[in-house]
Amino acid sequence: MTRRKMKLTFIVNNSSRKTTYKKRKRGLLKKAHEIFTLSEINAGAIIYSPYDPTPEAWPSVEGMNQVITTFRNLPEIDQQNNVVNQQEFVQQRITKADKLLLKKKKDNMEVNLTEDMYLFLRIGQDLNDLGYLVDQYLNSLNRRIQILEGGSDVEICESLQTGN
Amino acid sequence: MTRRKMKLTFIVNNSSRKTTYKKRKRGLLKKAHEIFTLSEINAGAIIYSPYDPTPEAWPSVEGMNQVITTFRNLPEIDQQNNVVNQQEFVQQRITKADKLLLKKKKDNMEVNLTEDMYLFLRIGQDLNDLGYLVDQYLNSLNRRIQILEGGSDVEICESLQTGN
DNA sequence: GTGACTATGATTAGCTA
DNA sequence: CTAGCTAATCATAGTCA
Repeated sequence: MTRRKMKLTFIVNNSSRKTTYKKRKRGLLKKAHEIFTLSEINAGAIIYSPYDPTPEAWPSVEGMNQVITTFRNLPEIDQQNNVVNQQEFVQQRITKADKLLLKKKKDNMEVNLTEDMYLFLRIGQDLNDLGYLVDQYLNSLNRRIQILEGGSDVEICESLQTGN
Repeated sequence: MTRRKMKLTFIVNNSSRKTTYKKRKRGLLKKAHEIFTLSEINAGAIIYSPYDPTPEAWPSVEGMNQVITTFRNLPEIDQQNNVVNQQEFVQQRITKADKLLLKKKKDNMEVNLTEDMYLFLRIGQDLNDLGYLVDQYLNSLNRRIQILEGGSDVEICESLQTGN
């Protein structure tokens, strides 16, 4: 004690490393919460550690639900252009998977929702990014199926349930 | 000064809010770097702020490439079970989109790579999550196309390029 | 706007129970 | 392991240049 001033290198001692990690994680998440409160940025953090069985994430469920709600309300703002239709498609697909997921792993809900958050954040932030291209790919698949079988796109959404 | 002890609420004043945000963001990223150095956790953070033209992210490109490399080497570790085949499929798909993306937006590479990082982290960490279900959905679409047209799955990957 | 300064509050390493 | 404690270091709000 009293002589702290530790060097900033990997802590070899296992128990020390875990203790330090847990203390500092607390501080880090607190800082993250503060900066979020003070300036209303849109942010997310996730920590995979060997000490926690589930990934630690910030923000927790409340902030995340806000992001999800915002995303889900997007299509209602502007129903006209193609970009919004893309969003609707993605939303529909994710909502579907989300329901199955929650049904499957009730005991691990917070983690899954947090992981979903990144998907929502990413899609909502910039439709010109990788996610957009993937969605275009999905749409191209859908179009091909529609052409091949001459059916409606309602069928496509249902295929998730029979997907495995 | 000297009487700090500010309240933890949204800072109304625009310039103050921006200054505080920038200062605290520095501190936050420093803390994140420290905890990462001390305990070698697997972590990522991303901040969307109205002040920065591009999202601020940690870790930066180096740490992220490490994660991506790790993920891309996964299929070589175990080629046998179905889970790995899922990974290969996802990897193939993402690599494809990634190339198109980098070709399209060279000036914004760091942001895109960071966004990709979360996708890799998420998929690599837990195949039983939402991403896995989405991939099953994709596979089900692929199977349907294969059944409908009796073709190979090579064609499917190419459809990304004609998707728009 | 940015950078430096500094008094003060906040964080935390090492310890104890 | 978990929860306090405290001394020491660190982060930063307000300020000035």
